[in-house]
Amino acid sequence: MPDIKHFDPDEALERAERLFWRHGAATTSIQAVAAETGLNRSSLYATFGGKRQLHLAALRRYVRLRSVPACAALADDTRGLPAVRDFFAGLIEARCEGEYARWGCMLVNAYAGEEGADPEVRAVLDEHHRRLRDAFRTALETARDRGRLAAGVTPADGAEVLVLLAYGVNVRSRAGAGAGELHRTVAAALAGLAPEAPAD
Amino acid sequence: MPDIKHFDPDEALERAERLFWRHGAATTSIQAVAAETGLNRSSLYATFGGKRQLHLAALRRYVRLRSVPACAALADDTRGLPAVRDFFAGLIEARCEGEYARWGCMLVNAYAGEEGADPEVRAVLDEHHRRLRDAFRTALETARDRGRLAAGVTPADGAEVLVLLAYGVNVRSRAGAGAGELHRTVAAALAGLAPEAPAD
DNA sequence: CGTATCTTGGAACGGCCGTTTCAGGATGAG
DNA sequence: CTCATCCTGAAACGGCCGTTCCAAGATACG
Repeated sequence: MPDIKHFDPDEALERAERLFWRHGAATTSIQAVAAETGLNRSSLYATFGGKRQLHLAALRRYVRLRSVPACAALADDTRGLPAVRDFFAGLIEARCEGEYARWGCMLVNAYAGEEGADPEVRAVLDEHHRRLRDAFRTALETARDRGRLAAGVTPADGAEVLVLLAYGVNVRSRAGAGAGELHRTVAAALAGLAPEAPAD
Repeated sequence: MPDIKHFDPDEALERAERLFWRHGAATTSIQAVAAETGLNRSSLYATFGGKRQLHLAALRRYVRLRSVPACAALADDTRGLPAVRDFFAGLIEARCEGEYARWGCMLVNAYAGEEGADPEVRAVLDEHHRRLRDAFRTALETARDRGRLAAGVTPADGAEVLVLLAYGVNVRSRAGAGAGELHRTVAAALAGLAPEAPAD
C-alpha cells in the first residue's frame, strides 16, 4: 500500500479558507497558503489540484460550516420575528467581534470580486442566496400565521428585503462599522415588519 | 517651453476607472490600463504616479462624477419618499442595464476587496457612506415633516437602513439579479416607510 | 533655426505568480 | 525484509507583476 498523507486536509483547507475570506482570492497566493499551513506547494497541488479548485473548496467549506448552519438555525427557529432578530444579532456579533471581526462574509466578498465571474463560484453564491432567502421566508411565514407580521408585508418580499439588508451588514462591517450602529439599524428595519401594536 | 501631453489625462483616467470598476484593483494590471488607453506605461507613471495612486484617482473620479451627482439629486429632491423611490429606480436601472450592467458599485466592490485596507481608500468609502446616508436622511426628514413617514421610523435610522439596502442592491446586481426582482424588493422595503394610509 | 524641456516608446529590473517536474523518503501490504 | 506506491521537499519553468531607466522624439520659446 502507498504512503499516507502526512497532514489533515480539512485543517489545511480551513487555513486556506481564512486567507481567502480575509484577503480575497486574487490577493491570496498559493505561496501564502503553503506558508500558513506549513505545507509544501506540491502537497497542496496533489490534494486540491490548483488555486481555482482550492478556492472553490474553501468557499464550499465556508458554506457548509458557516452559512448552512446559520440558515438552518433560522429556518428551524419557530418563533417568527424573534428568530430573525436573533439571526441578525448573531451575524453582527460574528462580523464585529472575535476572530473574524471585520472580515465580512466570504460569500459577499466573492460577489464583489473578479472571482464572481467563475460559473462554479456563481453557483455557490446563488445557492447561498436562495438558502438564506428561504430561511427568512420560513420565519416570516411563521410570523404571519400568528398575526405578528405587518399588514402590507408578504413573507416572500420581506425575505428578499432581509437578504439585501444582511448583505449590507456584511459590507459595512468589513469597513469597520460598529456593532452598536448595526444593531440599531437592523432593529429599525425589523420594526417595520412587526404590526403597529405588537401582540406580545 | 517643454513638450505637452499627447493625450487627455481624464479620458485615460476614465478608461482606468472602468477597468478597476469592472475587474477590481487586484486583478487590473498597469499593462491592462496601458492597453485599454493606448498609452505607454511611462506616460501612465509620469501622469498618475503608480498603481495605487491611479486606483485612488479612479475611485475619486467615480465618486465625483457618479456618486456625488446621484446623492445631490436625491438630497435636492424635495418630494420626500418619491425621491427615495426614484433614486432606487435609477440605481437599479444603472446596475442592471446599459454599459455598466452587472458591474456593481465601484465603491461597494472596493469595500469587499483587499484594497479596503488602504486608509485613503477607506476614507473615500466612509465619505461616500456619509454622503449617501445624509441624502437619505434629508429625504426622510422631508417626508416626516409632511406626515408621510410611518410612525415608528426616525429619519436617521431609516436612512441607515436605506444605505444598507442600497449596498445590498449593488451586491446582488453584480451577481446578475434581474431589475424586476430588485424593483420589487425595493418597493416592498419602501412600503414599510410610508404611513399605513398614504395621504396622497 | 537652435535649444531647453518635457513626453514618449521600449527595454530592462528584480520579484512573485501558478504550475510542473523529479529525486528521495515514508509507508504498509506481502 | 522487499518492494510497489504514494507523499514530500526543493528546484525549476515560463510568464506577468509593478516599477525604473534612458535614449529618441516632439514641442514652443528665443
